[in-house]
Amino acid sequence: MTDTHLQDYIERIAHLIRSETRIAGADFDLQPIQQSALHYLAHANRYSDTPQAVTEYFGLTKGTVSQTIKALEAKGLLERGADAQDGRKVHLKVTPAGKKLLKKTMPARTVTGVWADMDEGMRTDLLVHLKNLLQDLQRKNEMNAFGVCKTCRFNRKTGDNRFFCELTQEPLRPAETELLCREHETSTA
Amino acid sequence: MTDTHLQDYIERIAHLIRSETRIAGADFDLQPIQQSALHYLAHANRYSDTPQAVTEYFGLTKGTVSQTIKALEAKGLLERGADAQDGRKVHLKVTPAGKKLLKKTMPARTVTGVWADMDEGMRTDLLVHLKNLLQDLQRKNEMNAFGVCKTCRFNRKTGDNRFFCELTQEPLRPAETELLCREHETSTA
DNA sequence: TAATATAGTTTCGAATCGAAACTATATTAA
DNA sequence: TTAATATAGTTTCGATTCGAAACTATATTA
Repeated sequence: MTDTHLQDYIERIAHLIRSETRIAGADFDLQPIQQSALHYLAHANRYSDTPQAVTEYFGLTKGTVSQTIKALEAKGLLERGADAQDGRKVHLKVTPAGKKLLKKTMPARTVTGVWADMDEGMRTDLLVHLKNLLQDLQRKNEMNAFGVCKTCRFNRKTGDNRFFCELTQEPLRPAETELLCREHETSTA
Repeated sequence: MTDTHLQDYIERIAHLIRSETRIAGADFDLQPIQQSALHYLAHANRYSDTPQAVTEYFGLTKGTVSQTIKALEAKGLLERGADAQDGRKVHLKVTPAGKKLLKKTMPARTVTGVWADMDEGMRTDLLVHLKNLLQDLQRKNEMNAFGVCKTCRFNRKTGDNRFFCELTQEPLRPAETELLCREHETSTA
């Protein structure tokens, strides 16, 4: 057992999932990376719903991401919004049509099947391991890890169901704290 | 935690590894899938060193694989051989140049790094989980799982360091039993 | 001997992706 | 208050990936 096995397994699993995703999306003219990006954007908070964040999340280049977003927008699954403070930034909102589509395509069918067949212990173990692996790789590549407020060191609870972000110095609605943030830093508490 | 997380982690990890693999191979004009195929063929036994086997191993189509092989052959990293019994089959041998190259590119650098940072328990846990996941997906897709003789139900030990395959009815050299086989079926012993 | 199955190649077109050049807005330094 | 630099994003380009389908050739089965 060596480190090539790790790379090998990941690659083969990814190929299988990708090939399924391709089939699942074919009925809706949705490519794998388009589905993934749409899925991400449906779960990203207001600091993280930009092309730049998508770029970081998937480790792609900004040119590639720009193409993907253009395609999704043309299909009416995504809408572009301006940023009030920064004229360079673009905010991407998934349209109702986009959300409807996501329900049909994500996750891939056999992933759901395999998941359903696992017992609870196996599920959490697997996710914990994958998460650690991802974070280790991201750390080595000096990338942001992304995460939700609950586990973030910048998150402060200011009352019953009221939260405040110490980084952006803004209050957050409870629902927002469930979304992914590119500025997330694990709390060391 | 839901099944979308699983798909999500796998995809992001795969993207990172792939992007590194691309960089590692750039110096040698080797694409990610070319590296992977070459690596596989360097570890495949004589029943599994064919284009068809590569197709199954990575879950690609035969047309795609044919392209990849052509490219590797043109670069002198792979050589084509005929099958003595079946005129349709092609056997693919990695050349010394190919083996030399593999040592330099596989596995990707940060994968090696992350692996080195893990303790032994973590390593085996992670690999076991990934292997299970892969096999579950393969079972659901009615694909061959690939594996080495040691864990195969067709493998019979016929003496000191002597082995025999009950499926192909052929004796196997000890070194061969360490290679990957597309006909592998887990022994239920 | 004919029909079918399997192994592999070729051709085609769509999509992926990175690299590099480019525009526009922000931030920092002089 | 400019000028320089950094950041966000788009566009263009070309190489590669990939699947689908048509094709050739050999094996197997009827």
